[in-house]
Amino acid sequence: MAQIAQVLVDVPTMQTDRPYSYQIPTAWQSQVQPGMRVVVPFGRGKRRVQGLVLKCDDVTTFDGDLKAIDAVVDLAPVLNHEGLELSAWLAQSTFAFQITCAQTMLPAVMRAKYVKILRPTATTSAQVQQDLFATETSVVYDQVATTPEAVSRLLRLQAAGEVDVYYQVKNQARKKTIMGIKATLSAAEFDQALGDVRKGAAKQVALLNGLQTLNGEVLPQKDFEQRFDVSDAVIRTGVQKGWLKKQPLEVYRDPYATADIQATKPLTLNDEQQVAVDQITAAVNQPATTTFLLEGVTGSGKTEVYLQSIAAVLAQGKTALMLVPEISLTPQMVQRVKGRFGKAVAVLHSGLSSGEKYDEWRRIKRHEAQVVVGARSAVFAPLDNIGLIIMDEEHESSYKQDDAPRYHARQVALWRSQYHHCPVVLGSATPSLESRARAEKGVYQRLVLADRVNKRPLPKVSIIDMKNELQKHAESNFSQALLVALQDRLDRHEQSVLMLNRRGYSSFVLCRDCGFVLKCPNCDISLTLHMDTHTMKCHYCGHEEAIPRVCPNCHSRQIRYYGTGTEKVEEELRDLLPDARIIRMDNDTTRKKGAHAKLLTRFGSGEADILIGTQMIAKGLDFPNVTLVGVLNADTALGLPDFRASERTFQLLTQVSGRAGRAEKTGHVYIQTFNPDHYAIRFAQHHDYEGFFKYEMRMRHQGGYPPYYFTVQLTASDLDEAIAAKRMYQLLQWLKPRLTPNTVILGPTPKPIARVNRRYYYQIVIKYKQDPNLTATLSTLLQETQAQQRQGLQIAIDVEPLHFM
DNA sequence: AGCACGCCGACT
DNA sequence: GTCGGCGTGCTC
Repeated sequence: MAQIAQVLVDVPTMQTDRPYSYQIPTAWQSQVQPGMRVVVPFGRGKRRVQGLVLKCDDVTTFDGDLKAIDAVVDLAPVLNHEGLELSAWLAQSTFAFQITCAQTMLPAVMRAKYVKILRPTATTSAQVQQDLFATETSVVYDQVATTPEAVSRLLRLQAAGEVDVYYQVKNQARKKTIMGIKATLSAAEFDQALGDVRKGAAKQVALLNGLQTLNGEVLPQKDFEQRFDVSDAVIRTGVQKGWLKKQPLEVYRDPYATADIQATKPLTLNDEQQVAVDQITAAVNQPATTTFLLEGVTGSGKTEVYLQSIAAVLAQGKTALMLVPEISLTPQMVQRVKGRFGKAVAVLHSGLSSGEKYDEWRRIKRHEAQVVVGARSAVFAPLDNIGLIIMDEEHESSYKQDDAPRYHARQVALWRSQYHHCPVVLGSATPSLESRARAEKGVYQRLVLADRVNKRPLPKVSIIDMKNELQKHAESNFSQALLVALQDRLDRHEQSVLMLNRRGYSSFVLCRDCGFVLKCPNCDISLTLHMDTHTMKCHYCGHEEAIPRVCPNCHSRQIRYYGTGTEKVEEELRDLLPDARIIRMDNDTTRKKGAHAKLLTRFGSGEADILIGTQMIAKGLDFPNVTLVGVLNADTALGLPDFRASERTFQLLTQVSGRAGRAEKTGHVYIQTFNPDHYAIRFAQHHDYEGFFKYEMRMRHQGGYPPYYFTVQLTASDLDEAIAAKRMYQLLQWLKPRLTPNTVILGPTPKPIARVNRRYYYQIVIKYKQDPNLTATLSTLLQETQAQQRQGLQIAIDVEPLHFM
């Protein structure tokens, strides 16, 4: 019987990341288990925080008085053995705190909320009682401590013992309930009651007869009312007469409950697909884990391979995890999986409310779902007995989390596959260089789907040199060739998709007299014009202000918006092709829940001729009537100071090209660019992944970049630019002697966007092939910089960053 | 984070 | 002399 629990405390900004020992009260000694959340007192005051039990035993290295656990939050562990091990590994491999990792793995509602509460004491004076509490017995600290004077007064009162401080740890997890009906009468009592009913009270008789069929079950009131045709009024009468009880009934919020999902049958596989499914399923029961790299051009039927592999795994009584990028987690996609596996599927994505996510999490935990489909964080889904992990579009950068813990879902998937001895399938038409290189070395096993289903040809790709176009018509977003093609599709009643590379391509306000550009007061970038809300917005910090009518600098009225956002493109297109029906899809039009799906459905049902959008339209959508794809600005990403710029451009172009001509009609792709001879664009034109891979690998080799080197990025930020820079130079001096001589340290350099949210950013990049000292050095750095956070300096450690800006 | 301890300047 | 500023250290 364990008496002492090792508890990880929920104070992530703390200097130390280690468990604390707590006494387990005798009454709970048989209940408390590792992986449960508890509430513990922490610190000198009366502070109470949530903690996670790591271990239960009878020993502690701490030689002082142990405090006791205050409350046990969970009846069963929220993290099992795997979850605890995984959180520890994640903390160590991403240089994050274990409690932060554990919180990332759990639904957001499980994070405790803390409320500081003031209560009167026995010695509270009438005056204080009056103006602090009035008639209440407690007040929330934040509501009364609004001014510095109020704060110091409260401190004095607390010291004098006139008010008592109390911390409430709130569990936000709420189970959704609906009202249920439960019969309370025995069979004999029913007959008695039926006899007592006044003549002509037909509804009461119906109610009693209905109740008799329940057999002690609790039925939702709504269902009961419908089935027996009784109203709430009659039910209330029944409650009064003691025939039945109303009782809350726990239900899951089902975000897809209303969608009528069509069952789908497995499709017939072609030879390549069959080979892939066979290989994957053969690896399921092997003691050694295999990682497959499934390379298949768009339209080659990767999804069908996933679905049939999952089916095989389910048939063995195991579970399956399928990861997709958030952006391609479309209703189309969800319906396809749900259509195949029905209720066994749980879906996790950012569009769900936190309550809905919690419900899906519980369904998985209780083994009510055997298949999980979800975006990045779904990799932590509490599945047991995993037989297969699939990661679609494995090259997508959204699999990497931008803030702590800065994990890549691929790494977590590989870790879990080791734990469960199950295969992983990494699927992509354009694998990341890292993964493709690993397949080359035999670390991953390569599976190739070279043919499109039904042997459809890939679309023809034309490259349009915008340098020539610009001379012909100034400042248009559309080349002549693209316009002609668009008009042609309109005439033939076929659809077109236009994509804008969002990066660096938004409308800003410029004064034509003095050249003044409206910038964010907090960040180092121009504000973006948003016509829908009629405001100027900062895309980095969210700052918002009115559109200026006169130039703030020279007071000229010649201030105009300029540049090419999706709105601007839409406007121009309406001018050029007044008859075209256009749908625009970008961050503004899809912000509302479900808007994304609605727009796609409208486009799919032929309500529009042209779909304009950013990157979000490049993925996953499959509309048979689309025969033209236009990329308005293929190369805005190429100019970025990031060695992955070519790779991203190639992937994006290849992907968006796949949107054209997926059905019987052949497609045509137009790529507008100022760099028509760039290799990323040329290889994309010829759908030549292999060519691109070989060429880009040479470039990476020459530059000493991944996959030939590993990288770690260190970023410092401070309100004062000089301090941020100075600290980075000190850090450089500190790092140098600690790392192996072969390790390259680049920087410090200011980040390309040097100021965000009033903070200045500087970075150091460490490149290495092998450095036995690195892990220890970075761990030390993490601990030491923690202490300096007080001074406002923040240092972030990012292992294998995907963005260098 | 949040609380206490402790060491310095400006007050009844 | 003390009240209160915030720099520093610790939390089982």
